[in-house]
Amino acid sequence: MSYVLNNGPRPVAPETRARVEDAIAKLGYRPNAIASALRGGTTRSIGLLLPDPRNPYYAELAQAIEQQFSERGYLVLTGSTYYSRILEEQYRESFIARKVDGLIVSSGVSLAHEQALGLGEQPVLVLDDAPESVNVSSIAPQNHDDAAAAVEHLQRHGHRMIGCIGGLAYLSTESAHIAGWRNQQIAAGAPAGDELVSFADPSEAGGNAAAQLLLSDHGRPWALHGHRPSALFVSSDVQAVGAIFACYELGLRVPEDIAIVSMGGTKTAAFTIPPLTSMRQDIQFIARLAASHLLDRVVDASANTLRRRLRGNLVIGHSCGC
Amino acid sequence: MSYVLNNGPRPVAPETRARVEDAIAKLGYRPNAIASALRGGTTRSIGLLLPDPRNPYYAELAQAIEQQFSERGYLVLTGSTYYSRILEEQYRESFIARKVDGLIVSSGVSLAHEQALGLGEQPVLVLDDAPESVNVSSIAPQNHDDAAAAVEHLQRHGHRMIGCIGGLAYLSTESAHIAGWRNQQIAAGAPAGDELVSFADPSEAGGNAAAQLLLSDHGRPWALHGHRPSALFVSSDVQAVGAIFACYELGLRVPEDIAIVSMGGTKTAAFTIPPLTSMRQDIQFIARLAASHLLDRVVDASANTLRRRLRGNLVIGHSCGC
DNA sequence: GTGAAAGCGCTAACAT
DNA sequence: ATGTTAGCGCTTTCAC
Repeated sequence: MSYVLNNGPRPVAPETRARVEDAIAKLGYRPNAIASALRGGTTRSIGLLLPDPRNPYYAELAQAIEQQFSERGYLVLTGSTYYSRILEEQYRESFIARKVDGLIVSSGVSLAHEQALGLGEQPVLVLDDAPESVNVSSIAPQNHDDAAAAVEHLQRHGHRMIGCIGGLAYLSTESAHIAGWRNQQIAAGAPAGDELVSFADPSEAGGNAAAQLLLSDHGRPWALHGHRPSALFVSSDVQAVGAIFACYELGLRVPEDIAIVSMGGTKTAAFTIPPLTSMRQDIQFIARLAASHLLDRVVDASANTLRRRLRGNLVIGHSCGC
Repeated sequence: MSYVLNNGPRPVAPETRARVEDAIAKLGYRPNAIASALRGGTTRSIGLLLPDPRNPYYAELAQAIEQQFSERGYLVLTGSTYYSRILEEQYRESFIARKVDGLIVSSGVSLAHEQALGLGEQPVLVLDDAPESVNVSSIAPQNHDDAAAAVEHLQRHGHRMIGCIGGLAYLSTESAHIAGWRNQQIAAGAPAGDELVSFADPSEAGGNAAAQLLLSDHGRPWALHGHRPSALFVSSDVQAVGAIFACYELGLRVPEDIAIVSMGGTKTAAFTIPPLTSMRQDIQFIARLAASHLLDRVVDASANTLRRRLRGNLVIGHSCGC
């Protein structure tokens, strides 16, 4: 009987309970969550859309979010979108069809264009700058200002020619990073031309390739300025790992020849050689906030959406020259 | 009507089909996968149990497996167990209750003890040494022999005193790695005592701590042998990252002062400084084999289980001295 | 080629 | 305090 398993909404005599539990054990009964979900209207699951589990930033985010929801009795279904609009929509449809109770999207590509269009009735939380729109909550880093602060730190060390390694150009996070770099450079009267910017795959290999382009004596910075940048602002920790490796291959010392600052602040950043100076997002905090807010909206569909921007925190390593 | 959406098992007149598709668009109809699963008996989902998404080895494994199943129209539900038996069992119950069509377990803790006990009717695939038992397939690295081969490579470079950094001692993979190291050392007449072994958390921090223990002049190797090991065999790439970092902190050069070889062969290993020599598992191959085999068993419940051992492939970097 | 209806395993609202 | 049953939204069998 349903009431015994769920400590049901109505009382059960201890003798009956024992009898039922007996039968459960004897028959090897397993509850069927599918049937329960169909009837009860809740799956106790939420969908999480992330670009790539191999990027340590998203790996940490996934683990933190999973932990938060798991503690609250929810299962997190994770879909990897690889920055592809098609995959993102496929997973979104799949999650909605599976009746997740809520949806969290990080670095989403398509949501910006058609928020309301195909969203289903579930509450949605975006972990980026989200377009103004009803029924979509957002928790986002202050990408522009954080990037500017990171660049400013390099400027304080005396650097003027600071190269910039970005991720995929069409992501709002990336354009905000680049804008932060550019505005901070302009504010300091330092060079901010496109020859100093290189977009690349958000991976070690991508960061490596981009750094090669910016630092080698065949690169465009050298061609236009007669020398290489003395510092790099890198849009993610993974790419920074690749950038440090590029310096190693080119025989450039970090930070003596090239200073590096990156965005992310993952655990990975603490174990590079030298340790990275990195703009840290408090992922645990984001995850806690995300879980408690989204579940509030799950429970009470009329609850207000949330719009929150979080400032990062520059963790000082040795890669900046400090 | 059901037949139009599924190109159903029975034909539909084009005129009817159009009429139905019209209604679908007009009413904003979304299929309910829950109801479909309850009726149809298949959820088109499989459960994946991994210890930790932040470990790049499991991140790569997760992405490869997800991709394989996604291509075949299956959703992968991932649960992170953090090497905890309790979490592992919770997720297993949750997956079974949700009627996954199959289950993949990597680095499982509890499965060894009670395979058949609570498994549900779904086919199970273990990505480790699995105990002999019906209805459990397994695809496993040749942990012992691969470890021995890695150690032998260090011996070929002339190293005799080779330290060993292991992961969590109670995992079968780990005991196999340690045994491989020990047997290879004994075969070469080289030291293989417990003072050269350090177990640690499978993370950068864990590898760092373990390496400090083995390499510092307060460490037990030094106390017993009067000098530090000249090389380290490390059980995972993440730990090797931490070990390299420890060398950096101790002022030891890799590979001149300390040579390092690790197990894993992840992408991470290619971007350390210097690049790691690492025993690579072909994760893409494992994922393909896992998906095709498991789905065979999903489709035909009477299909044979699979028991496969895969030999690793030593990828030469610079950390070994080559 | 199409319509109608049974039933998957639960939960909650009806009974008693 | 317990027994019984309608119905969640699909798929599939049965009847036409």
